[in-house]
Amino acid sequence: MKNDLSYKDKKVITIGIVRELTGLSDRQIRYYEERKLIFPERSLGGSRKYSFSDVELLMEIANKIEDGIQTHEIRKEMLREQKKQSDAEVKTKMIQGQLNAHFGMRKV
Amino acid sequence: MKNDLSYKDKKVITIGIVRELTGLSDRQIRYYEERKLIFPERSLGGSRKYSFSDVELLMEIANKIEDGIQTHEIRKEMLREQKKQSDAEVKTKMIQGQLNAHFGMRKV
DNA sequence: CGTGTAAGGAATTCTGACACG
DNA sequence: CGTGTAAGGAATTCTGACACG
Repeated sequence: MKNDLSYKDKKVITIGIVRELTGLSDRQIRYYEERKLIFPERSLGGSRKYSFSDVELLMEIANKIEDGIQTHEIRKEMLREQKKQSDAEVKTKMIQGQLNAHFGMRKV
Repeated sequence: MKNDLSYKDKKVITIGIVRELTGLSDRQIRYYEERKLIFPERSLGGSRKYSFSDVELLMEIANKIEDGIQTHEIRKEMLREQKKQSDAEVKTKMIQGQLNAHFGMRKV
């Protein structure tokens, strides 16, 4: 069930390419990182590396900012999303556990 | 039916990352290009850009070279592959055309 | 608050060539 | 043939700061 992160989530794109792909400036891209909206990895030399998912997220962020939403708000939205996700996973596991308790170790 | 090239085929990876991903040296990667086994795109500044498909192909090439196959041979193999592909497509289209001739413009 | 910019330095990439074998 | 390497230059990226508003 655990899908090994595929192409979409691999951090392999340098900031110059992200600039081309999104149309954003480096300044903007780095600023959104400073505001904790995006989390690139780093190469040994210190260059930022992004995934395709990051690229898509950046475009969503840019849209929201154009709509006048502040980075602080966007961050709160994203945290709420993550909490929802996490809660859902917990719930899934609980149900899974109850099923196991009732029906034993069979795969459900 | 024509799938817009997805993440896997987008040329967005610089040679340094390809080096990390494949374990090959830049010299090797550039040499395989010189031998027409791989075809990166270029950024405006002239830097090479590869896709995930390219990365996989590079690893296949590296394996064959380890097995003692020469780049020239590998190239011929690849061309044969492509011809097969192309022939299959032509055949598909011919059959498609015959079906259309018999059954009219309905989508098959 | 979000973004542009000039500044200086460090890491990255490029090409053409020589070397070995 | 396939690959390593030193060479010199150009493009890329990084950080911290000042500016505007």
